[in-house]
Amino acid sequence: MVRAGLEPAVTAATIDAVTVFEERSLRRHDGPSEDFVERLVGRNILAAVRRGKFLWLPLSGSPARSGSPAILGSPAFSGSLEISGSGEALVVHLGMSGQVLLRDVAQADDALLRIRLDITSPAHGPLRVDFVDQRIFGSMAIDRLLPTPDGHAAGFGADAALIPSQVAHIARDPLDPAFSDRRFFDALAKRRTGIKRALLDQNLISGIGNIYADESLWAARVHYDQPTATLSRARARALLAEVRLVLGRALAEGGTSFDAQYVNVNGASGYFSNSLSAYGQQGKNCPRCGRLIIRESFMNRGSHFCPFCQRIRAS
DNA sequence: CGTTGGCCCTGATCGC
DNA sequence: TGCGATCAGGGCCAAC
Repeated sequence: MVRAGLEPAVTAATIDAVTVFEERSLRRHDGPSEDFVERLVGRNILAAVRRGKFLWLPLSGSPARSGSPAILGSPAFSGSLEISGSGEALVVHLGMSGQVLLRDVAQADDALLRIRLDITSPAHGPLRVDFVDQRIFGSMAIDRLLPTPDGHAAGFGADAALIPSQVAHIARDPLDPAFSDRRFFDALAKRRTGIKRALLDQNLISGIGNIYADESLWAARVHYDQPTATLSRARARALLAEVRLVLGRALAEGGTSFDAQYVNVNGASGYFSNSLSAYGQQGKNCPRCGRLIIRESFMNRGSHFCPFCQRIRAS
């Protein structure tokens, strides 16, 4: 999807210029926007990696700064350059309305454009990476890379077992080969909370938003507030399988190819149109049993479900 | 430490 | 036509 669409265009590309239109989109960046810009210009993008709703672009070493050539020449400094250079990434947090749009330089600006990277791609020439975000829940930041605790590649598109510090606490995506089913089930058994809250807890499992949670729960016939500890291992296994189906379908349908010159990060858009069974379907018939889907307020969000198919079970 | 509620944001939509 | 109220929700953080 987004990451896959972005990858061929940004890998090995050089960042020529950076424009910050909205300071609040740098809320998670540790420093002023000038610092953000200075540290990006001149560097190369090494890859495009995703975990859950976080996307990051590992960066080459810092560009040589004018002003201190003597220090730059010392062995100690060039050594630290290499270390710090391999240890930083541009982190993109999409929030709920964030998009990363790959654009031709001739295309008109989006009204909600927050940050722009002008890049030169070896394969495609000059391009723009536009960060568009209506509600400014998302953000960009430069962050240092840390080793992953399990030693496995950090996410989709990653060769290295390195993850930005801001993303280190985010659990693996269930489609990630290194995701441990058993650890997930064990965690569910220990929790004292409802299943939907657990599905939305990014410390436990990532990549599931409100829509995918409701769709997965509907497919597995599980009530959103079923206590996780009472969910049988078999039902938990079935639920996880549905989560993977929903996420996989969303990936397939949300995918936009690069030659469209437009990469839509909001992977749900393609998925929304025709295949929703529960989310936003309140007042409509359950596609399975025909009874009415209802909506309840939960966690400052909506929970959409079939009260007949999805009931809290004793165990 | 696990759990929970509240907050951040603004464009679109709705009712009057 | 205008305008205020309401809704949408991912992740973070304070409070219990």
